[in-house]
Amino acid sequence: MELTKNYNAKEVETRWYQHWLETKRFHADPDSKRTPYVIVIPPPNVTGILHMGHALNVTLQDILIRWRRMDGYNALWLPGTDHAGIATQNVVERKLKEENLSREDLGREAFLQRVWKWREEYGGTIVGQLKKLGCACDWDRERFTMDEGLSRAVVEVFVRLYEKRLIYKGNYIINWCSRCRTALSDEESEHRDVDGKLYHIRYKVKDRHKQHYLTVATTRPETLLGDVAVAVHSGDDRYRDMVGRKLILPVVEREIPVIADDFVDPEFGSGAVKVTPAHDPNDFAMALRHNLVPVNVMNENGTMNEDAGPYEGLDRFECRRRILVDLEKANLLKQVEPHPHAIGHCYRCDTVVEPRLSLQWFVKMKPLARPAIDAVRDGRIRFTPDRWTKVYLEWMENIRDWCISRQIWWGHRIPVYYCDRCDHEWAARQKPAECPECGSSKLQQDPDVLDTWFSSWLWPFSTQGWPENTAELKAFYPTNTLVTASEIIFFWVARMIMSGLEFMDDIPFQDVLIHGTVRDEQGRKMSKSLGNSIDPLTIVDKYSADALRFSLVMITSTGQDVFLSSDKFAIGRNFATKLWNAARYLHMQSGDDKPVFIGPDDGPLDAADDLHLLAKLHETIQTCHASLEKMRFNDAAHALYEFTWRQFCDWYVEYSKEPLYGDNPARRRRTLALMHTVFSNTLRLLHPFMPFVTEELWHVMGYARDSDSILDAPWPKPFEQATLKTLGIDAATTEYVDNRQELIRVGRNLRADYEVPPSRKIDYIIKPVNNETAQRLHADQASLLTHLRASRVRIDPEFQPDGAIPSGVGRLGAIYMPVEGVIDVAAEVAKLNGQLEKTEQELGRVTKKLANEGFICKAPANVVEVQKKRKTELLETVRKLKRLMEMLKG
RNA sequence: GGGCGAUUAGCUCAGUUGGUUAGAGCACUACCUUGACAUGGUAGGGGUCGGAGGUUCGAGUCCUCUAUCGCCCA
Repeated sequence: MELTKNYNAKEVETRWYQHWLETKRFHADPDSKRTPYVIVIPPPNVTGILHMGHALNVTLQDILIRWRRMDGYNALWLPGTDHAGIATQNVVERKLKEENLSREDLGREAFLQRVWKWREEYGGTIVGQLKKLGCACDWDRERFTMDEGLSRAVVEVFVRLYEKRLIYKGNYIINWCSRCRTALSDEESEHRDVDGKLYHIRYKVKDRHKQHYLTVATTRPETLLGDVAVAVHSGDDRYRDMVGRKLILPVVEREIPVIADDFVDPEFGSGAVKVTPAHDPNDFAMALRHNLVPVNVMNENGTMNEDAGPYEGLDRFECRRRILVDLEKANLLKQVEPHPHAIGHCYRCDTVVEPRLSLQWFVKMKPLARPAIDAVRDGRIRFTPDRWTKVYLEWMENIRDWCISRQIWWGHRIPVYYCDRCDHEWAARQKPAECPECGSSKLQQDPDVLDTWFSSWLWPFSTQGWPENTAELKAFYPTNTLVTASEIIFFWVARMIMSGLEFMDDIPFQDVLIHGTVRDEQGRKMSKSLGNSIDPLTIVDKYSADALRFSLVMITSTGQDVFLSSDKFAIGRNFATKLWNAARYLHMQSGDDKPVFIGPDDGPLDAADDLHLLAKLHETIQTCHASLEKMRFNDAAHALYEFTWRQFCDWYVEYSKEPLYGDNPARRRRTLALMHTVFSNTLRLLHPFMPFVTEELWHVMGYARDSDSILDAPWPKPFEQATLKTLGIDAATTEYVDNRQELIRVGRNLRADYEVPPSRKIDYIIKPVNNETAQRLHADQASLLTHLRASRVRIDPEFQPDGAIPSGVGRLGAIYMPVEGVIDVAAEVAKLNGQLEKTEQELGRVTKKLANEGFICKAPANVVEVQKKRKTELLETVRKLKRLMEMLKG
């Protein structure tokens, strides 16, 4: 078998994912003896389609899962979707509208059937898209928040909290979306700055003979129709004599009192504020303090109601325009000034949220928050990056009650029942047949449904069969890591911690990884309305899923937002190509022979390049593992990229051409074994990042012995100290090869300077710094020949040029390139002089440092040692450069 | 108003507890189709780390102030 010239990602990715599914590769057995490692997916919205945020989110989770699985854990990644009450209902209602139908036309039951049908048809979209990215989810355990099991958990939780009196019903100001016609929680109202205006309106003072007015400032003039008072600060001298007087409300001419309340900020506007308790939370609180009766002037759909008098029936914004005209006519509009301020928008439909007095269900959060605060404070739960801890604690310590009722139909219906006969109200796990108080069978269930997050907050255990005490819960709860974006810390993460502690009596997860938001090149959030999103599937199509994943990880540092443009994906694609071609080369060399590997028994190895490569592999394994432990994915990816491309391909593959094309069978065998050893390790390390190409190559290269997946291959471990010793890997050899690479660069540089084409083989002469180096270089002649593309490399400690020869200096010595023809002595001298200047500058710095007593005394010994060594090297380099220049000048 | 983050090469970003000559990718320049790879190779140019002050033997890294941009909360 031969590797195709081009890697066919599409075919490979489809084939392998299919195979993984068929062989149930991602399934986790609760009875396994291995240590569990569990992640629950942040359930994507069932109406959603995959965007780059998801792609980043699931890539990180997949890396963790595949890594842990290879490292011997019983890894479970539990997938699923949420029912997205408002969003899904919106989608289905929009469809109905095309048929000129409303949900009311259909009725509750029929409407819900339509939603379920829609879900069957389109709800799997995002799941299919996750599969395209290669997600190693345990699909047998896929859950949906409206599943029977999860619904039972929701009802159970509601009833428990209701019975503990942690759920209550009350009239409060909530966020109302007049388009979705439902209440929203505080978190679902997104504050955004708008260019609003501050309107200064005159309210006439009653019982004054002269025209006398009190001016109030407001951003929402239409709400004055619902004013029940005007408030001033009790210490405000300007208004002291006004308190207790009556004002005439403009336009509707209703009488309202002036009250004193220290909530009022005398500095803001005129210092007098209108009090509209049915339409503002602060005003509502004030009304409670002063026993004022709220007046609600709006309908559910955002139009004005009968209490709005002449404005009844108008949309709220139209009403605002009309009332401003009328105020102007009556000369009551004193001033209008620009006033940028933040106002709430519905997170599902972006409609301006209206604060509205309404009867809703709430969860009392303070008692639930306390243990959840402790769990983070005492480190049982850790946030990465750590700074989110503070954000979390801040929010939790000032937590407000959670409005959980929604006036929609799609969702978990509130399990509260009312008796028509005796008005008894109770919560029940099963739909009751009769009233427990009076026995009547005339019962009504509360019409509202629960906030979708009221099911999501149970996700880590409801997905595993809770409230039953299942084997899964025993094995897989608490979970290990939660990977999510900062946007839903309040929505979801905090609430899961609270519910876990309340209902499972244990934290839901140990680590919370908060990754950045994916933005466009200008730093804007990607959104459909801006049209700036990059569709991950388009990228998969064009660059491959592996490329998408690897590129995302390469450019995303822990917790930082990532600015994305589609050309970035070339990083991953090019890297995958490089890997493929390295494999092609290796495969071309060893054919279909069973690959042979290097073991400790093969040591000590004598080729410096072999030892060097193994040392670099050893380092890379260490870095990769440590970085993943710290969830620094980009560090791991960078280390692997650097190792694969620079160390393996650029240096070792080039080096290997001599032994592999040469005629020493023993050397050839050993070189192949070394390459297979390194390459098979590399594929394993890369697998969590690029699952498809690594799986394919694992098989093509013949590394898959008694398993059908690289996932069964053990995660590479750094070499033991003893192994390093047996193989002969030591720091001196590694440093020597690093320095030899430097010398080779100097030599190649000479070639470039004199425009000697790469195809032309030439001679070099190296004058090593000492005997030991001379011996090493002698032993490495072959390597030098290959890398320098030279016909001959003379190692001569005594070399004295008898004329001007292009030359350069490295740590190992001087290198000369004798070429026929005239050399440009002046240019040569200038070049060496440049290097000399730089070296002397550096030498000056080092010398100064070493002359500094403070440095010698206070800096750690090893740091001083490094500087001393450096000084010796620099002195040597300066000496050599000077000699070369003297010789050139003759 | 409070909090957080960012500011490093033309662009996008790394730089973990302060310690060699501040790195990468892209872009750029020159040369090269050589028996893995032009989605490539070799060599090269380019930054003193937003600004000011301070701590320290030593600061991109710590502290203070400040500017600009972004996010979250009120």
